[in-house]
Amino acid sequence: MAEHECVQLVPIFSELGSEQLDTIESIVRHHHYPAGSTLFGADDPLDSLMIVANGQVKVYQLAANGREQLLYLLQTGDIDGEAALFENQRRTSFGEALVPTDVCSIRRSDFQDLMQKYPSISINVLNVFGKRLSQLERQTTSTATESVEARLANYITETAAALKTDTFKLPLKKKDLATFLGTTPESISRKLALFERQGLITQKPGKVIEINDADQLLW
Amino acid sequence: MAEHECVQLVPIFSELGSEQLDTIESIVRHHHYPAGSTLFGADDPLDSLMIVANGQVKVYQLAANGREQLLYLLQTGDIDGEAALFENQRRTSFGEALVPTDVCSIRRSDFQDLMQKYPSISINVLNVFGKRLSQLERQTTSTATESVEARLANYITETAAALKTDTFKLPLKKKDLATFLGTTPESISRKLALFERQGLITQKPGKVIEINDADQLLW
DNA sequence: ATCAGAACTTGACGGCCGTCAAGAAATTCA
DNA sequence: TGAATTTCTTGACGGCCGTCAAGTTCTGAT
Repeated sequence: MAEHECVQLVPIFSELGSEQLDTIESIVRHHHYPAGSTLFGADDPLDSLMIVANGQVKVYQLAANGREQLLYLLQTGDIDGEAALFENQRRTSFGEALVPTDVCSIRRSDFQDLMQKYPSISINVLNVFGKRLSQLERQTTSTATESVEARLANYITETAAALKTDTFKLPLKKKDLATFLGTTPESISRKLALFERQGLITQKPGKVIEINDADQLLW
Repeated sequence: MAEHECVQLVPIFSELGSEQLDTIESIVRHHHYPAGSTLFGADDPLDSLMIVANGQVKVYQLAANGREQLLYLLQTGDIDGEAALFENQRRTSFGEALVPTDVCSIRRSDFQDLMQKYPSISINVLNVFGKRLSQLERQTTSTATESVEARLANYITETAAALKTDTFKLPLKKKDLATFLGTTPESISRKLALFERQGLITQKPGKVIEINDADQLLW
């Protein structure tokens, strides 16, 4: 594997120099998870910060009625576990690798030491928090107040905008996308078919979607 | 007004000594907002951290269709929700005083200096945002996967548990509670009436609710 | 205390969307 | 590559709950 592997990937360490990254790399643990395997579950002790070195991880919760809610889709370079870095808490969500995934982890006490030594890290962590909070705030507002149609249209245009392309492949199975948007796979199928009938999008094999009229899609 | 007024109230400064609190107090600005007035709006520049010294503030977003989503209810001692304090960003939500409210604010640059000087502050801020994040995760899961009935029942039992009492007054108008739970005032009225018919709660004048059977309320 | 306005309750109605089911398409693995 | 399994699509149906409306209760200001 490469030199600073995961440590280099992560924005929270971006202000650090090469030797400092070496130091961090030396205290990092490496893990590999096959597709479909579980990284962590609710009630697990939350004792380390995880860095996705390569792959894709879905983070979800289970409601009391057993239904699943996808909260985050972690990509290469994303971190997780920052929510309780200084408190003894347990996890509240599940983590599952969607593809073969490499993960680096730093134990909580080690990370605390790092933050003492390099204050820029704490500020970066706070910013990661901020992004996650505002993403989640928007998600909450969206699922609570908008129709499935509007939420799906939003998701499509935002995903396309993030990739800077009009034609892209959905990064999730419809089942997972459904739990992310707070709906069902059937409803997604129907709404996509509707968008296609309206000429707003074109669906191609392999979960590929082409946007024909982004403005109209958002009303 | 008292000595350390708001600064003393806030958990994020709890590790600091009296003279340090004095220093902070000296850079704090005080504001008063009458009930119903706006503290901040979406797109306002995010240039200071706000501390609720006394009163109650609702923080909400507006969806594209104009509907309101209540995200947080800030009480005395709470700080406002924007975690993006270290990036040049704008606010994403609205803040409105529900009762006459005193607020102290610290300018962003001053707060950044404080965090450099007293690392305990950053750690406390991380913990506050961590709690807020997991609260919001649960809220998202709840509104996306559970029925109005289940969400309301949950809200009632949790509020009662937090107050350690079976009889309590709803801290919000039904209209605001509705936007918090992702429903409508009418539905809340109906479900409360249903719970009362089932003997699970008793409603009394003045938004007071008495829980008769907490277990049954959650199934 | 009185009154105007806001908040709440209750009923009727309808539409969105979740559920169940069955067949089609796509993906995986030997 | 081919078969087995998973995922997806489409239809029919029904219930939850949002909307509209009208009446009632509550609240707060004069």
